[in-house]
Amino acid sequence: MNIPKAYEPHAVEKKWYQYWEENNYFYADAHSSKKPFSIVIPPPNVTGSLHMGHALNNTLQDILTRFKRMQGYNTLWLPGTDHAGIATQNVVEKQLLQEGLTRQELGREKFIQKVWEWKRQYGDLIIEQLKRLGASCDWSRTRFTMDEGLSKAVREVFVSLYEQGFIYRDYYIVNWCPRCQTALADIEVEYRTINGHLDYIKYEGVNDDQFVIVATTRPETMLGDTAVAVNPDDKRYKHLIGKEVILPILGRRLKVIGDNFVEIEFGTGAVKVTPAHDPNDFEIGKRHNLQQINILNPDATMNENAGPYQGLDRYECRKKLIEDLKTQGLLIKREDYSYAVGHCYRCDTIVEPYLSNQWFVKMKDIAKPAIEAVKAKRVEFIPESWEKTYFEWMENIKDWCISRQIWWGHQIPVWYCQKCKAPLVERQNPTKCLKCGSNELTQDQDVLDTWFSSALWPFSTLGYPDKTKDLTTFYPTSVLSTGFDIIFFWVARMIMMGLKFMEDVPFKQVYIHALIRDADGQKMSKSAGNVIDPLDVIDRYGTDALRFTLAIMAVQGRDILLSEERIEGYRHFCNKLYNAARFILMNLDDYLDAKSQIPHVRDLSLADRWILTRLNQVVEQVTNNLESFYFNESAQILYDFIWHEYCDWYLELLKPELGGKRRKVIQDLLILTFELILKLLHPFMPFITEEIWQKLPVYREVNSIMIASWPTLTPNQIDLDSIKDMELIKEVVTGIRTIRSEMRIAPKQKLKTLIIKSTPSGILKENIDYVTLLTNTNEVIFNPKATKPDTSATIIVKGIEMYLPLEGIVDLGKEEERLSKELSKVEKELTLLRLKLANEDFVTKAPDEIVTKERQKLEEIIAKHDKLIKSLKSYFH
RNA sequence: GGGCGGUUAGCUCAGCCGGUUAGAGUGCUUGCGUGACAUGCAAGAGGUCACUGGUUCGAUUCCAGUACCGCCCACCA
Repeated sequence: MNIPKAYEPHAVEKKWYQYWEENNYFYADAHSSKKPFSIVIPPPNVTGSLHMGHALNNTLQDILTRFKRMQGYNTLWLPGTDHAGIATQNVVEKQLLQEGLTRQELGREKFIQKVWEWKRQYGDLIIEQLKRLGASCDWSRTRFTMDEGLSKAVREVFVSLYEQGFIYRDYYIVNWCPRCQTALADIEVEYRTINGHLDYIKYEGVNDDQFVIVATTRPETMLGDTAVAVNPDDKRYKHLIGKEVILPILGRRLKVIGDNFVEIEFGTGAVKVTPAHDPNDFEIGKRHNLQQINILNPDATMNENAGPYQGLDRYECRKKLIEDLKTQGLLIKREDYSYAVGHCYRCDTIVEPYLSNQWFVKMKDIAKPAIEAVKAKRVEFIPESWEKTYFEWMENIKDWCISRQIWWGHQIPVWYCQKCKAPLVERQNPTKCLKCGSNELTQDQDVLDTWFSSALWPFSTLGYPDKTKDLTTFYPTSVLSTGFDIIFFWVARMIMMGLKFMEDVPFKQVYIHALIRDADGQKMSKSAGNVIDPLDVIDRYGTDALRFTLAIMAVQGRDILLSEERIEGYRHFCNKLYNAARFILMNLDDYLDAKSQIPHVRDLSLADRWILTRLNQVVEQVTNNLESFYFNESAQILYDFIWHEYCDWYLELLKPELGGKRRKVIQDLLILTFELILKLLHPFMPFITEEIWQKLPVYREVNSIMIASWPTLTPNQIDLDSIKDMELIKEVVTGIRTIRSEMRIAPKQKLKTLIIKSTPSGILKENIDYVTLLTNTNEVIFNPKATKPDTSATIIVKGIEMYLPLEGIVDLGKEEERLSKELSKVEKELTLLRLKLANEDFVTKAPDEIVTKERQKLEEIIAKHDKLIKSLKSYFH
């Protein structure tokens, strides 16, 4: 057999992924009678390139999908991408800019054409990257949020929400990004603290003694002031309510009003009121019927209402204005002040509160059933603690601003009659006004928030609004896996829309995975550009190593700070597995059976019974942990078992037997056990397991491990005694090895004799060959009456005393030192145990089994202690 | 201002619905080219489980408080 010593992942990955696709193993049949298991992918942005967050989430989804598929479920993992309105428009705009063009110059229609071109060219990049990750998605069902079908779903939902009165249009103050030149929903604004100033500005009174001083972080907004507000209970200002002050620079007269919103303690206790540029002031303005003066152009330059500052950028204006106020002696004070400012989540520009016509969805009534569904556990959050976050937001939900002033997206399906101004909202594009019959209709220029279509994803992708077989088979989906950062954006909205339009929850379980952060603990985001490239990692370490690393680090409720050393470590694990396979395969050259036999119990050695028992335990643990989303646990259990039990002990123990009478039995067992291991590992490491499985001479009911059956328990193979017995063997071996190592006895040097002070029967005697094999010892003598030879080392394991005669090679000083160290450890333990058992309370109150256990422990330790003392004494005569 | 999470080996992190010899990877020390694997094998050093109290026979684990770190939400100009 000619197999390289080290595992080379890349050719293997390519080969098997192609094989899986060609054989349609990812395809889900909606007509299958098997129990369905379905997941819809959180659709990555078409602009996206696979980052670590994707890698993690999709690895976890693939683990679940492959696990369930092997368990025999009719498994659908539905993939797709999101058109990502603002993000994609930004990308294409940037590209245009390099050609010296703006989208305005190009015009709407041509620009959208450009975006589609871009999408066709680059939009599948992330899909290809997901394939490199090994994702077993049903690519025949790949969807895009602007597909014809999905657009139909969007249209249906918008129109029915409108018809039911849940959608309305309003002239309202919204978050406005001056760079993207669109409105943003509240949750699309990220607040960050910046260091700025708090400026104290004097507004002079009509009479000399009636001035007020206001404090502001955004002095330029004063140009839009239409009042000054004070708290009606504030004694300092009470007398001014109803009087007028003069707005500096512009000279506008402002009424002083009383409003409870104003905090007496903060600043000067007097607030400038700018209804057009501050959400609070907007509300105050409504209460007091104040004029709204817009001072900004959509790009945040100052408009004609800004008087002398017209045309300036908002920050130039601020600077100039402060200088002017200083000159006029109206800037009373300027202090350093840090405060939270909203930034656009797409381009990081500071947003402005801005008045404009926007479309909204009334959320309160839609949210109610969605809250109930989670309370009733029809949707289960994992970990459960995220429920609280969900409830918190849902119970305080505000109306959702769904219109965006961009071009890329689902254009709002509302037409306005140019004659009578009536709006038309129809499922089919209208051709004439229903009121006046005019055919001069213009469609609303805005498009819908990207998240509007995302909210429909679990059913729009399955064929809604048509009543498809896919929908009846796969909806509700089984699991949704995502990061907590989009619980509000996406998860909550899907639950609401699913309940409203499908009358059922969109998924039964939501697994909220950890967030992978960068070195500074900042989250990696699509726009911030601080992403680490998983493809680079795949190139260097292989997909399986990356997947296994992510799985073993996927602890519930804690963020992941990924380190490269860690990945390297798990690449070693791939290599270990690969080499175990090489070892097994090179001993199967003469193996001819088409189907390996499970050997009869009487043919099994202790090691065989032990490994079968352990394997059964591992099957149970891995299965249970995967069912409960404990990815790290199941991965860790597999790692420890395969490396430190199967390879370190089992394979080593059976080596000599491969040349003996039991060769056939051992071969059967190797195939049986190793196939089981490969199956358990397959969801985590799909490529290497397929590669090995295809080489292993197993009996194949199917042609790929990915559709082979998931292991189940074989109770008649379980022999719990074998575990205890193997423990003894391992401890004896380790004890002798420790002495060998400390005495600097070369591995090649054979030990002559081991004297064991016990009866020549029992487990140790029956399996003494294991000990001689692993410790390179020639002969063992069992003698209950043995006395310690002068030049020898002592080993005490579970009450059994052993001597290792070491004439000529022993360093007695070292042995004495070793025994003394052990003695002091034992003495410490002894003291603690005695104290514990002397405690009346412990003996009476602790459970009996614990007390018994401690008593047994004490006995053992006393025996060991005595033996150690005796042994040590032998050095002093 | 509310809410949540973290603090365990030099580093990156598991674990603990109370009783274990507190683990892994990596790094470190020592020995070893051993017929699967040097991406390895064997042995070892390294931890008052952040601090202070409480509950308990018993706390790294449960509770409270403190300190530091981080996240989310919130209209304080």
